[in-house]
Amino acid sequence: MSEERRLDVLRAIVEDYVRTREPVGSRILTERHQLGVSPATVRNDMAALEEAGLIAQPHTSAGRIPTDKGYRLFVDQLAEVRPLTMPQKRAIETFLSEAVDLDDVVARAGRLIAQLTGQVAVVQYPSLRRSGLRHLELVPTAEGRLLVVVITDTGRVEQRFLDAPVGLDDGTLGELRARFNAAAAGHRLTEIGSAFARVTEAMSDEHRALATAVAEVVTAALTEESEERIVLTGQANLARSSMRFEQGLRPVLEALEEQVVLLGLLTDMTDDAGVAVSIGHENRLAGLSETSVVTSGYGSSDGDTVAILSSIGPTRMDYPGTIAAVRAVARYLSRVLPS
Amino acid sequence: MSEERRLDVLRAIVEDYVRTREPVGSRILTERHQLGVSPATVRNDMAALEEAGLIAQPHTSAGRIPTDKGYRLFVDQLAEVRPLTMPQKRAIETFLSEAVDLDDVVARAGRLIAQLTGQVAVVQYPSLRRSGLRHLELVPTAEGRLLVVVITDTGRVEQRFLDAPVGLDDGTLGELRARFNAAAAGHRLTEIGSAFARVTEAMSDEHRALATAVAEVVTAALTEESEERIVLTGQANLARSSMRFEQGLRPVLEALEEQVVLLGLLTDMTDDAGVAVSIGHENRLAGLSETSVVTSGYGSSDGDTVAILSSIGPTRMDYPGTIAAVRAVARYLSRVLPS
DNA sequence: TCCAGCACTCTCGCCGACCGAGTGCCAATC
DNA sequence: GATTGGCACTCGGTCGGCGAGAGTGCTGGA
Repeated sequence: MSEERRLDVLRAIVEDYVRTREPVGSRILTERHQLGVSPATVRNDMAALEEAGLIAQPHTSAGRIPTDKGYRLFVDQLAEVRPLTMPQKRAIETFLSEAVDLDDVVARAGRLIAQLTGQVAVVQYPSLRRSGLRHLELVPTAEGRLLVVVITDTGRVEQRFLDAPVGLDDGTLGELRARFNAAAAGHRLTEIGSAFARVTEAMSDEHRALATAVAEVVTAALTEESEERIVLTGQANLARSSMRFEQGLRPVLEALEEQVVLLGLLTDMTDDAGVAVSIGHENRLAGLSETSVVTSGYGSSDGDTVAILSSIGPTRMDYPGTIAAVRAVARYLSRVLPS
Repeated sequence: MSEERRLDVLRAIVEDYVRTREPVGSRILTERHQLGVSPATVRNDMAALEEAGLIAQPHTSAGRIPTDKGYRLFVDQLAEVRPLTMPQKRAIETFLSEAVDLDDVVARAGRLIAQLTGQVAVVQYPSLRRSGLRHLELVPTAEGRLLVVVITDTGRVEQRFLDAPVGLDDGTLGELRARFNAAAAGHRLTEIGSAFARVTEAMSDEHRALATAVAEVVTAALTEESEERIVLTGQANLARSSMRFEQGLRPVLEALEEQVVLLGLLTDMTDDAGVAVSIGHENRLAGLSETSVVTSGYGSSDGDTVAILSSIGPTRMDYPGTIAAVRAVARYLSRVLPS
């Protein structure tokens, strides 16, 4: 009983089940794949695979379907990478490069993933905490308040209002702006706290209060967890016939709606190394126990990860195709990003 | 056969069907409502209502359910307004006032509607075309390009890049910024085109090209239809048991995903007068033929509509409750908006 | 104008039978 | 020792028939 053929059988089961989404039996398997053995032999292999917890049968007289563990082995060892076709690559590139601003880039990336994989796409906006500061602007408003605008090098723009002290002249404002911008140059947003502190200290007593207030507002705005944003695309794909879940759509939709928790899951599973896959019950979220999540970080061209994008579908998904799509979009996104 | 009692019967049918979502028969009707007549009489009324196209029966031996036309009559003439409770109102007010910026306001409004109505909420970002300009900022970037940032009085921030001509000094930039801001003060974004034209003409030959470029980028960015944005909340509510659609979720999810078309529908049905309701097949979108849409404009406190928010659910929805919720949130939103 | 009674229709749920797919095991074979 | 053909067995899905229940329309009388 060769170990190698057993894995061939597992691969065949996964591929057939993904395609037909029906439990696959020993006869069908020998008919559709060149295994070179009879159904009876395949049955023996299947018994061993089931013993190992890699496949299971829904009920006694049905064929086998892969378990989460079976998919895991398939993804880790059996799946062959299937790169996208050239036309596909070109389509991604041009579609992304036509974006006019960050909102547009994120929206287009989501649509690409959703369309390429036929599943739900999740795209995170570049995290403020991992971005750099491009420019800080201070604008006095008519109502006597101060508008603080932060522009990151990843293209995000955040704004906050501040109650400005009376007697604020343009000169002071200009100086403040210049100093803060100079101090922040080249730093991550998370590090500007200390840089700003030095600026504040150096200010004259008269303006220190204002400077402190500005520094506080900026750091507060940029470290708030609530400022992490994600966009979902392709939820309509959930209703397609290929997406029947045992428990129905409800737990899945609910899990997707909990954006904070969802983002936490994605963040935890993403490493810097490339595409990560989390299968079925491996997902911490109960609502996603019938789904698999394929994730990759993306970032500026120098390789830093500033955000995450992923595709979510049933555990019975086309892993090679999904992985290829996520990887490709993440790569082009990184190239386009610092628009 | 009194016309009045017939309408009472219709109202009773709508209310019962909305609550139980089961076809309602003549006996149940007399038991649950004080109609003061026997089932047989009710049956006669029902026959008349069916003749008039206001109710229908799914099959011969089943009770009656309202038709779209029946709901329409109910909404227009029979429904009693049911204002929110004080605690609800207070909850809306405080929840909205805790928002830190526009993204947050829109997200919170969506969550409120979704939660109050138990349906899907659609909230449009304040339309750029209907907003005013608060501030225009010009920032030279390290790569020799010019970053144009537009901040509206409704809190939206848009940014675009521009290839800047060489030899651009801070003085020129400052002058340009000051002139544009002065010219735009108090105008709708749609009107600033002509105001900007005057600025451009007044510039020296040397800088006119730059000024024109800036003016063009700004007006282009603000009139693009693609810049209209909407946010969906509560899609998980679609999976609740109360939301069974004949055709399944698919057409609904697909319709919601077509954001441009959806926004067009909402825009068309919204008038300035308050809450508008579109029922079943009245909706242009085929995918929404089993749903009703309840919409209201919202805007700054002076009453101008700058955007739309709405709640979408099955035609069998709690119309009075949904209308009350949409109206209340729109009202408070208008108050909070110019943060 | 209302109402009680009645015959009629149609859906739904239940039951039993049948069919086919797939399995596990065993003895024979390579 | 691995492989294979044969065979008995299990079990879910489908189909037809049947009875119960709900609701209707109609008719004739108050």
